[in-house]
Amino acid sequence: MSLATASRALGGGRSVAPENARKVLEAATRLRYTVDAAARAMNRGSDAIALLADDLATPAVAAVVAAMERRARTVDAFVTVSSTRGLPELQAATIRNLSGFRPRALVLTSTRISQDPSETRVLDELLAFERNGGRVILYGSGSVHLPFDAIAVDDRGSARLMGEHLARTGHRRAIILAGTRERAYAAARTSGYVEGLLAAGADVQDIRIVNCEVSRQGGFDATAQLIREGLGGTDVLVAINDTVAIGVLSACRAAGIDVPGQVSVTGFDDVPLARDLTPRLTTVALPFTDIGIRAIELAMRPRADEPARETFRGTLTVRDSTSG
Amino acid sequence: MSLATASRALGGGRSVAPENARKVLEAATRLRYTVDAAARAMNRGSDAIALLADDLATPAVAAVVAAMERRARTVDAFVTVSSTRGLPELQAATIRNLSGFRPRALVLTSTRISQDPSETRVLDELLAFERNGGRVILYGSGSVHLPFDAIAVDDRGSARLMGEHLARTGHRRAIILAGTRERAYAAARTSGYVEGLLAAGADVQDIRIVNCEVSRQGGFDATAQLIREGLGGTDVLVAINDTVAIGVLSACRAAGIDVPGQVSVTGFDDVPLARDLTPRLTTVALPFTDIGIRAIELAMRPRADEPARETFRGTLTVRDSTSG
DNA sequence: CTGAAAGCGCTTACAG
DNA sequence: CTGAAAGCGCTTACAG
Repeated sequence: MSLATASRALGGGRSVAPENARKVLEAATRLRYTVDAAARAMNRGSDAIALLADDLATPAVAAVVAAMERRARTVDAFVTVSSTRGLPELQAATIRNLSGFRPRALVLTSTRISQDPSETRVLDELLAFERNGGRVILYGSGSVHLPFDAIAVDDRGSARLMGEHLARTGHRRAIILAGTRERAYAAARTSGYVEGLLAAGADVQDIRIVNCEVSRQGGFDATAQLIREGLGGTDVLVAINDTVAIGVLSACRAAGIDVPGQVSVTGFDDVPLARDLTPRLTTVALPFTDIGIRAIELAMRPRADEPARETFRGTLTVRDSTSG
Repeated sequence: MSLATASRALGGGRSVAPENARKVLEAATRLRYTVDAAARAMNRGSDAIALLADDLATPAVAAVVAAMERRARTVDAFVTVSSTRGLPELQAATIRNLSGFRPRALVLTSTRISQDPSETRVLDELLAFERNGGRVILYGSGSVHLPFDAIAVDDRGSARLMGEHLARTGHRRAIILAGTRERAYAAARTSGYVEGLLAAGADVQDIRIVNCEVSRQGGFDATAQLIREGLGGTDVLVAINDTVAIGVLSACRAAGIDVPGQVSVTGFDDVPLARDLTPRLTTVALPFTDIGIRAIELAMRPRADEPARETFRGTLTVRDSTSG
């Protein structure tokens, strides 16, 4: 038996006589032999799937990564993660570094990929990677106009669900803690909230939108300020995501305002912490597990003519932070 | 000029005529050429430094990773992260996968590496990796008996600082939410708390140790239970880490117990969230940034005869969750 | 289904 | 300091 057959038995989907295949595999495990990843990568690419994220520390990213890892093991791949702080230069450099290892796919999740001239390098690297046979999957809003497979969340439609629910349960006067305009998802969620509220009978004049930093502190500060000004007859504080909602909750608590007795509070994402809060947070649950699984599936599938476009919608998750 | 000189100019620290070197570099940037990582890895190893962690989502790991990444860019290396859920089998498989890419170093952070027979495979893989020229750095307690560079935290000494401070500020009756015994760091911190408390005048009979799951929920449940039983004259609830402390705080809040008016609460780690809590959490700050930087430095340094042993101590950080 | 051979893109003794 | 050459450990047309 030759080196070639052994190689085929171990790696290729090529046909090998069953008996030979068995022998090879048996010998391999006996000798604790594993194919050298670098050498293999040089010829046919590696089994790695690399995820680039702005920040690894966010609960949403963590959830997606966990799902990806579980799924990857199932298909003989493994995932590796890098963080790029959302800086285009760092993203481009990282893509290039990683490309050298010929991962099967690169999955990017960032709010920053765009056709903005300063980010043209990121695009170039991605395109080059794909030209060399790699797959690229984008996750997140704002990526749909790019020529890559994309997984998106229907932020607007999902937020609408929350808006409708709130209006239907008697919440009329709403203040939306809307984050910052630069984040595409923030704008989409805000629109969705408003649409839903209006669709279920709220009056546009009773809806107020206030920007804030997208962080616990941002939610806290904005809410503290609102409380100082007087909440008036506000029925609900609608946060752009759970992290902001956590800040909102703290600010209410600090000011002695009962939630949901005096005012309701809602989030978006359904991070693990959401159900541990007091009161447990009413929110829109995003299917992070499904998203992670889907990312791996797209990564394993050969490139199609048309890029895939998948959209996930969140589900309304009513808990204790809202009245009605 | 030959291929060899070009290779040397680009990669090796080998001597190349300055003029030739300049030409090569110039041409490389003009052509946007980068050395193929897989091919280079085959010969001399790659510039990757791989971190394996039980869980990427914990604030402590996130802080260390961020510091590692920043530092790595400074020395022409880059960091890649994998999570292994603390499962020895997954750890071993991941080490093997990653080894194939010949990273410069593997840094492991886990509470689970031990000489426990079931984890012998992990050890074998690590040893094999090192034999092939890679560096391995262990971060976390319980790794000091292994033949690798190790970065440890002086959990006991750091916790002692907190114990002393508490006793000195009049806290006599303490309940320690001690996590679970299996985690080495938990036992060490508990001992440190007790030592410090005693050293500064507390009475051993006034100290109570209760185990709990190491999570927000664990802290919450244990505290809720304690409150049900009656806190009596308890002066302080000493949590094994910030995450547990967050649960303690919620439970107090839910029960209408004022912190620090009726009882003080402390944590350990100083995760970013700690200073955002209400009240801001008194805790022991661990130098995650220094730890991350050190990990990279050890990774870049050639293997020495004796493994390096570095220990970091936390610093007492008094905020608003303690009286006195 | 299988072997001999070429080649993947680099690096590094070796001899100069 | 530099070139020619061998080699890193695999994979894959190609011919059978």
